[in-house]
Amino acid sequence: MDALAAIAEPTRRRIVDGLRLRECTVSELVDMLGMSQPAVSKHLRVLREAGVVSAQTRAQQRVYRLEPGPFRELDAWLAPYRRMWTHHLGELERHLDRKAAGPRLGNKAGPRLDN
Amino acid sequence: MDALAAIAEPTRRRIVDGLRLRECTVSELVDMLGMSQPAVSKHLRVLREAGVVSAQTRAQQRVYRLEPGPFRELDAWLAPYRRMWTHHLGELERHLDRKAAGPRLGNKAGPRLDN
DNA sequence: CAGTTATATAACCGTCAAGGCATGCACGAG
DNA sequence: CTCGTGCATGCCTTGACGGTTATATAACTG
Repeated sequence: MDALAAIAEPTRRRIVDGLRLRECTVSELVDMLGMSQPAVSKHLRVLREAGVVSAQTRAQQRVYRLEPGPFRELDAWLAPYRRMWTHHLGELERHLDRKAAGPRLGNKAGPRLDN
Repeated sequence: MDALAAIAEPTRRRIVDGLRLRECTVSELVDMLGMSQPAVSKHLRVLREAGVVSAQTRAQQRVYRLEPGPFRELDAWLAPYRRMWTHHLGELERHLDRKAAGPRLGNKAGPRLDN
């Protein structure tokens, strides 16, 4: 699933979010992103090679649209993690309960571990 | 959703996948990944600051576990994209269809103008 | 106390990627 | 055929990131 790395990039996620509703040409995306056209084309190349988008040549323009495959993969990868919040939480629930009730014994004033 | 960038990294995804079933100490993760301990600790720091994992100090060990929040966010972000394959899946994706019994049907012979 | 275990942090390095500009290429218009 | 448009590619710089070794911090052990 290299598509995840492609989508993780902020600019590319903006592109993907922009393509969610309607397909776009490169110029439209350049307009939407406020970046140089080569930069956008390079991001589109990354997304293309990751299978996230596909391009259709129309006149001198390239119309880009989303491909569902990577999203399905991501959804499938995410599926087992859904148990964390949909099914009875079990162990996690106990963990949260402990955190809400009081800190663990024996380890107060621990080092800053954030979160 | 900075957690996506955190999860996108291959090593960190291995950590996350490893933590999916059972919580682990740093040493266990080092063992599982075959990397140096500082490298693992840095990845865990990134995951911690992204809210993907949380740590609990137990004796001299830190027990890491997954935090459901980012996964729920990712699920929520992914939700609108689900229309791409739950709704009329027609154009480009029948070969990946999971509920179609027979993979027959004529090929659409779409122009592969990418890759 | 000293010593060991478990983990975090610091300093450093090589690599890689994102952004810019300039250019090449394909296509349609004239 | 020539020009303009729309997009891709090549080159370059810079900043971020993953990995390592060495060191600091914290807690248990004797």
